[in-house]
Amino acid sequence: MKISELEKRTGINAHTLRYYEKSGLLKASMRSVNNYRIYSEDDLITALFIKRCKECGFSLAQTAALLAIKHDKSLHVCAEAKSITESKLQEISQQIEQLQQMEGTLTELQAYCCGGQESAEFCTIISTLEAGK
Amino acid sequence: MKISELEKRTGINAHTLRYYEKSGLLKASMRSVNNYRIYSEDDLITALFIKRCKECGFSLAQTAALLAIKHDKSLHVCAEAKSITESKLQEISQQIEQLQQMEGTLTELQAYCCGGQESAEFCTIISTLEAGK
DNA sequence: GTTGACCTTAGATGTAGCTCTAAGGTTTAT
DNA sequence: ATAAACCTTAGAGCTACATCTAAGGTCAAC
Ligand SMILES: [Zn+2]
Ligand SMILES: [Zn+2]
Ligand SMILES: [Zn+2]
Ligand SMILES: [Zn+2]
Repeated sequence: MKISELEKRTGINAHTLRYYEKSGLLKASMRSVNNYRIYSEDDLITALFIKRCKECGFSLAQTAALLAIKHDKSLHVCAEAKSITESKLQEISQQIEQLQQMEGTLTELQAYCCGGQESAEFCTIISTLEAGK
Repeated sequence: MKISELEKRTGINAHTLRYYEKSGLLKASMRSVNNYRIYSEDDLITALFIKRCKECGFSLAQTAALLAIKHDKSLHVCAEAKSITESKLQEISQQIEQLQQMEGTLTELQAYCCGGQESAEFCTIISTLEAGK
């Protein structure tokens, strides 16, 4: 299939697919006589693999590492795959923690603000940001 | 105080302080005869306000809006401040939700992976990413 | 009187992951 | 035959927020 069909079947933008090729993630397995990229069914599977990696939050570098394992499973061990997912999990839980902290601060910040049309002179949002803690 | 002292007292990099000035967030209230930036105590308060906004996750544009309210409270109303915090809160809870989804997927992904030195041929992490759902 | 710490500016660079443009060649349908 | 829809490349642009560089001016201490 040509690039636009792969785009349709994966939902990945053709520009992005070319970018993935340049990044070493997904190379079309053939070229037509006109130099068009021709993707195989295996390429489609790889593209979907990449998409799922993205949905899990993996960076392109991590995705590349996972792809390398996928492409040559016998040369790799479980520990490699698990260390990638574990570091990602750790990163994610850190981010969640940070966001929850922000959420708490913000909720507190606006808890006593009326949110109405009255002057902001006594707005707790502003005064709390001013005062700090 | 000069820029390096403000840097010390706020923990905000001097480059960043200049950047904030260029972005319209924080202008030194004076210049010395040598054209050095001279910051007042009020400027210090503003810098700390900016820092707290950053800790809450506000973008520079949102921070600028909050600063405008702070600087002229009587011209603004609570509704303005609250709409900023509310949109930020919504954004944050969306991000948290997304991250928790990833966290769940990743946890499931690696639940059955031994993580050991055996071949990745039957690694559930890789096979789950391949299979999708 | 020179070394080193400080200050200025404009503008370049970095991050990550795309997204788009320009300029041109090819294919398909009417 | 010609228009629309596809394809190619190299490289620019985008976001958000800094961070750094180059080239130069100023200041205080020993
Ligand atoms: Zn109010
Ligand atoms: Zn209020
Ligand atoms: Zn295993
Ligand atoms: Zn495994």
